[in-house]
Amino acid sequence: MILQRSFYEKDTLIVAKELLGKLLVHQTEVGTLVGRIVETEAYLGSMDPAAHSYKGQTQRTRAMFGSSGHAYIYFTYGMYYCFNVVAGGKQNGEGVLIRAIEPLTGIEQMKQNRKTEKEKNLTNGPGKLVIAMGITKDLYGHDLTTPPLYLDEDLETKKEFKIVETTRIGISQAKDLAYRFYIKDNPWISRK
DNA sequence: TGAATGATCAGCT
DNA sequence: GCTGATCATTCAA
Repeated sequence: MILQRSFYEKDTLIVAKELLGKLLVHQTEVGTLVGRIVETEAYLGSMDPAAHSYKGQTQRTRAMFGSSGHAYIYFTYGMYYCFNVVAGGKQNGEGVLIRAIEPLTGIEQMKQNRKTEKEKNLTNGPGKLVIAMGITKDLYGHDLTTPPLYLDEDLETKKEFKIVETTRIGISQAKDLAYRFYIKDNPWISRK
């Protein structure tokens, strides 16, 4: 069951929490890669000084101002891409950064993409999971309700888990806002 | 036209 | 814990 548009059109903070435990699926030429989302951060557009979209729409952030359920992918620190899901349903620049996933399918391919053998190190950070999943800037603005890249319900491992709410990582503005969410005691998160 | 600034990571110490 | 790598984007002039 691919997550539909309505899933993303709820309040962005709700979407950020509900994305935990969902599956990120990328169908590539070399096989299907799947990871379970274990860590997210919300960015609330004009409400949020730490958001790229805080000062209004620019060429770089235009996807964040499109309809919910699309991909906002950005290049940062001269080396890395990060992957976000547009959310909120208000088309005002809100989105959720996917910070860490748990590798489920295509782990060998992920190891090749990341050039490492250590599974714990494959996807425990926003820049890392983009490389492991084979996500590129070609998917900028992609509709995440359609293949080859989409989010899915996790039917098999419908476990109970507790959500930890805390402050975001790597920002200098609005450091005090608890807009970061992760699955308690999950070994695949980027940091405590 | 140019300078500052990152929603990061790996490798050291 | 600290630092260097490395460059697109943004904003000021």
